[in-house]
Order: sequence, then structure tokens, then C-alpha cells
Amino acid sequence: MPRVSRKQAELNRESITDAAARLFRERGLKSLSLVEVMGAAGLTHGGFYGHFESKEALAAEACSRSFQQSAERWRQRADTLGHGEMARKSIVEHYLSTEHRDTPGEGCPVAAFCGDLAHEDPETALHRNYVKGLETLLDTYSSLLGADDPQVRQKALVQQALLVGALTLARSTRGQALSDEFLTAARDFLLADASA
Amino acid sequence: MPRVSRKQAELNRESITDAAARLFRERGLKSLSLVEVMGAAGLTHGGFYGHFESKEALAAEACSRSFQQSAERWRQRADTLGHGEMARKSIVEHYLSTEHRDTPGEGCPVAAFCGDLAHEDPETALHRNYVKGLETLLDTYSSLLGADDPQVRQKALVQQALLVGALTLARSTRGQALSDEFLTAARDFLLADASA
DNA sequence: TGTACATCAGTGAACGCGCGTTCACTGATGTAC
DNA sequence: TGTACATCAGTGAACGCGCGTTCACTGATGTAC
Repeated sequence: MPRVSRKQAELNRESITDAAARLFRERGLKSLSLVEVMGAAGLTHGGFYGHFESKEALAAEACSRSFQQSAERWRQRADTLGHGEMARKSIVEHYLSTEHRDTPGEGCPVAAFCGDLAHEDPETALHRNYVKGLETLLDTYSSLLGADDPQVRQKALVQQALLVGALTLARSTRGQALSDEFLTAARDFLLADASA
Repeated sequence: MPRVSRKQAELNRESITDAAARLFRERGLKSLSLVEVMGAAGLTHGGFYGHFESKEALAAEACSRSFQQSAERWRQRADTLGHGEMARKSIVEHYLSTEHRDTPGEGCPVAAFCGDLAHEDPETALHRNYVKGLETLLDTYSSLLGADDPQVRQKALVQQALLVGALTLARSTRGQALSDEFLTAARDFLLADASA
């Protein structure tokens, strides 16, 4: 059905970006074809280049989109729970839940992308969007820990690294008892009052 | 030069495995071709299937090889430094060094593979070898923390997740100030005496 | 130890497939009058 | 508002490339006598 309205075309572009944001997080940057992305968006592959310059450009935009979604969800949680320890604990609890482990497509883009980006040269738009999104999430998390001083910053860095590490290890050992162990150990640690 | 001696053929097989163990860690599981592996081993690609059943089988064996190397290095460090806190701190210091960040090909296989394996189904030989290697490293690390009790186990899980998370985040942000920040923050935390 | 022959490790061309990308085409949309 | 035409979003076939895998071939190695 060629030539849809401009409004519909814009909606289609959104569908492609949304599908890519989900599928790249589920499958990684290297194991996803444009045919699959377009199919998931309800379109055929030929129209792709009417919307994006290249697959790489789509990945960059999908990465941004993922970070926007995550940032938005963190912000909502913080707004609801008071921008402090309550919000932080709520985020930690969800982050290290089996639900988050098992639905990477809707989950944290840092955990989804850091592995692939660790192997790639950092001069791409994708990489820049990733770093920008990571800094933003880090600032949000940091603000929940208290005033902006070097000690808080360090705590935020450590806790973020632990969150990402435990989640990734849990995902990479899915099906094993070890997987739940990682989640539980990190959660207990980060929710203990003395988590200095 | 066809038909080398059996001994040489065995050495060639080792070269292929070694090259793969290095290159898979450097580039990830998806971005490496057999032509490159064979080239790095000083051979042409056609001979590959005389040594391995498939690329997947090579990946599984390369993964095992990487874990053997890491386990051996940890064991040496432990033997030299007394199987306790000294050895643990030495391992942490190297793990979170810029040198380790910048030479993934010689580095920890957990950090190298966990990202890719988080996106894949866990029924493969590669996955089994990974989990086995991970458990072994975890036990070694655990033993450096003291007697084998649940609290020590939990501490080891948390610290391993932090090591892997901080290293992966540092690699994924290479070139940014943030990269060194992750390493330093995690190192300071894990080397502080009160790292309970 | 020397000779004759079978074996088989490595070579390089070829196959088949999937993927990113391009393109001629279609027909509804958007616009000019 | 209605008509005529240009535009262009999406289609599906096709292109080109790289990759995993296969295979006929070569000639040194290994073995039987």
C-alpha cells in the first residue's frame, strides 16, 4: 500500500524506532537484521532507507530512545517516592528483579549495550548517545543519594557498576541457580542500610 | 605446504585456539570471521574444518582456553601472595587497571563474554563452558575472602559483579573521563578495609 | 636402513545463504488552480 | 468545492559482498615390507 499520509509516515518511523529500541536490547547490536526490525514495525524492508540513513543511524537513534524511556521511568519513580532513599531502593529492587533480567527488551539500555560497545571504537554517534544517556542516568541515581559531592559521586559509580554487573551476570547465567544468586546478593547489599 | 607432521598439526590446532581465545575476547563473539582467526594462526581458512567441527565449536573451546589462562594466573597470584587478603587486593588492582581495560584480548573471559552470552540461549557448549569457568573463578575469589560460608559467598558474588560491571562500563566509555572514574571508584571501594 | 605406497594436513577455489543497500514501480496523498 | 497533476511512502525484486562451509587437489609424512 504505497504513499500513506505524512502523519502515518511519521507514525511508521516511530514504530521502526520503537521496534529497534526493543529488539536491539533483546538481541544485541550484531544479531538483528533490518528485515526483522521492519517486520516488527509492520512494514517491508524496502522502505527503510526512506526513514533512516543506515542501519548504524537506526542503532544510534534506538539507543537514544531506550535511554529516554529509562530516564523517564526513573524520573517517575523519583517523583512518586520523594527523590531520596525510598526512590533509590525502589529502583534497585526493580533493577535486580527476575522480571528485569527476563525482559531485556524493555530494560536498562546500559546493561543492554555496554557489552557490545566495550568491543567497538568510540567515535560513532551510537557511542556518543550511549555515553550521554549513561551520564544522565548516573546523575539521576546520584541525586537520589544526596548532595552533589565527590563521595556521593563515587558511591553512585560503584552502585551503578554493581547494578549493571550483577544484572549482566544474571542474564548470562540464566537457567542456573547462580543467576538468582547474583541478583539476590547484589540486592541485599544495595538495600542494606550500611551500603556505604 | 600440505601435509605437515602430526606434531605440527597439533601445534597448529593450538595456534588456532590461542588466536581465537584472544580475538573473541577482543572483538566479541559476533564480529570475528574464521578467515581472520586462521590468518592470525598463520594458516589459510580451508584447513579449519580439519581441526574443528564448526565455528561454534571453536568458540566453545576458545572460551575454555581463556578461563584456563585466567584461572592459572589467579592461582599463581594466590600462591605467591598467600591465598588471602593480599592476593585478593592484588587481583582487584590488576582487574581494575587501565592496562586490563585496554587489553581485553589477554583479559578476563567473564567480562569479555558475559555481554554476548546475556543475549543468547543457554543450551550451547559455549554457554556451559562459560558457566563452568565462571563458577571456578568465583570459588577461587571466594577462597581468598575466607572460610566457605554463606556470607563469604555473598560477598564474593557482590565483588565479582562489581569487578565485571566496572570493567565493562570502563571499556564501553573508553576515551571519556568517566571511564577512569569507574575504575578508580570500584578499586577504592574494593581495596578499602571496610569493604564488607 | 631403504623403497613404495597410502594417508591426510593444508591450500585455494567454489557454493549458498543472509544481509545491507539500491531501485523501478505503484497508486494514494497533497497541491495548484 | 472540484479537478488535474505532481509528489513520494511503501513494495518487492535485485545487487554485491562477506561469511561459514565444502571439496578436489597437492605433496610431504607415516607406514608396511
